[in-house]
Amino acid sequence: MFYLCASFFYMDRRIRTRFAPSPTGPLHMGGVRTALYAYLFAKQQGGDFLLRIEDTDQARFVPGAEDYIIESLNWCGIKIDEGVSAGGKFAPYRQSERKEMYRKYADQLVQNGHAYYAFDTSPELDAMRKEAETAKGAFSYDSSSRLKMNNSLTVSKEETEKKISSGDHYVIRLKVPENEEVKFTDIIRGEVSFNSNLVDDKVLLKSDGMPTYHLAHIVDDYLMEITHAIRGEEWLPSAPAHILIYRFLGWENQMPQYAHLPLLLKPDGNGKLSKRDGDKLGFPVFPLEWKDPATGEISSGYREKGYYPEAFVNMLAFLGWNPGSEQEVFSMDELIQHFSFAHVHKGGARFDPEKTKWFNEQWLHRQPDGELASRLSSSLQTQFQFAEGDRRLTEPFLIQCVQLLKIRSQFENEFIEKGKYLFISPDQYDEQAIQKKWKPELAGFFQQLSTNFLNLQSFVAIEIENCFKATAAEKNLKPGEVLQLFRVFLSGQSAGVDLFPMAELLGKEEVIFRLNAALTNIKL
RNA sequence: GGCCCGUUGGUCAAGGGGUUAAGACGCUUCCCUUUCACGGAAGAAUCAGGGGUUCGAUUCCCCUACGGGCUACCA
Repeated sequence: MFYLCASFFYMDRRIRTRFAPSPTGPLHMGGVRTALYAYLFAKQQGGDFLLRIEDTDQARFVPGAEDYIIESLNWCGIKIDEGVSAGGKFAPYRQSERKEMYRKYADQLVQNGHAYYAFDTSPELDAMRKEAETAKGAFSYDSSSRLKMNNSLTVSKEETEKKISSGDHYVIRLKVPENEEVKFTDIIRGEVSFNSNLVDDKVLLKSDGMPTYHLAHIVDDYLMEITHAIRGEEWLPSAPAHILIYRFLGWENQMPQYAHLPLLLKPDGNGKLSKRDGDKLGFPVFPLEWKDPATGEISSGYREKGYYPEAFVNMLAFLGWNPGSEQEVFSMDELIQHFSFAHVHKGGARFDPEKTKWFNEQWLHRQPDGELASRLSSSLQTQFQFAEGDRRLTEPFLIQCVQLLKIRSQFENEFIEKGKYLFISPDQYDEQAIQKKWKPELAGFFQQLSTNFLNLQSFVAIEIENCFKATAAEKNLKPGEVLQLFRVFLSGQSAGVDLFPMAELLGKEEVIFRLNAALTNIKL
């Protein structure tokens, strides 16, 4: 990818990327990935990552969405150098607060003949679209139709001025040249070319005085000195219009390089990953839980489901990118070091919830035992009312629990449920396992085992195991005949953590207690 | 419908003229093991189809199919 390298050299500008979401709801994981790639690239290049809020559509504004976006990025460990919530020398970073700046550039385009005023009303346009539809075609406001419309190209200058000064609603539209090849180089796709006849005269300034995305993002990217515009593939068809706007504004030399990222697709069926898939298929599509302020509907989030942000970010990075090596577990710092657009796949990536769990498991295994233990301690305290100084809340005890439990879990929040018997005596026993193995004459063995345990000097795993085997031999039993029962008596379950370390962890007193309790409680 | 972008196992994907076509998730089997896991070993499974170009195409070109996106005074 020579053009890529070359461009880095001729551009002596500081690398600046931005993430520019609309606050129209919770941030979708596809959006997080876009932000992530922009962040990784900026950091790798020693540049800046900015957050700009594109709130030019007042009708779709959702309260709380902006905070949600910021909190999500924060949770993921994507640090905002500049922008909403961080400030910076190009403030404000919220487009609604920059409203007045855009008009100037729209006017400039009109003055230079690259844009014009259009007075067509929405109902009129809708009618034309409907009409075209029934005539099996499609209406497009472009070089082929603009001269039949109600705009400053078809109305006299005086009339135009009169309409404007008398307060008629109008928009400013881009005047796309006829039959021209518009080419540009996308970082991911290489050279892309469009014929301008297929590009419509996009609205640049809406009748409420707000700019559309097309004008606003260009003005802001230019003023904020953005060098790389990284966005989803859904923008590819309007990219030629954006190239044209840069050209007409005389900014072509400062135009950022565009990178159009492949989309995230549904795990099953067709289409791009959407809000609805998540709860239908049982996985979150949002980083954090979101409660819709209008309907009260709750959408689940990765954070609340117990995913580590590291795992979420790791998984997201690999949806469309790969390091070219066999390493799969990457920290944010490693991602920053290894990320490259050259390794971004062009095709859309189907999202796989199973693999996401696997990433979490990997990150769980990497958590320091001490931290896991201290978090386990707090959840234990809220769930059970252990007294102050209870042995089960001490660090050595908890660290051993964590070591036994982490290798058989994918989520930290499974610990208590999976290892409940480590903390409290079983109140019921796996009946099937007992029925399979129990014989009345085994009662003697377990009584003897209790006695032998009682006399054991050092109650550690290896000694417990030896003692267990010796007792079995004493009673002419194979260990296999009684091991499973031993486990069930201690834990109530027929499967669980390593048995002898578990006995050590419980301690002599507790083991003997549970053994006796089992012998009296179980209806054998 | 039109335009644009894609297409390597079920999924994520490496590889960009000559390869036994990596690796991971998931699945199956075996080993370890009292169990469930972890770990280890093995296995099934892929170049969408058709034409070219070439001594030779998964790789380059064209067509078709399929998938996706866009086609708003939404982003």
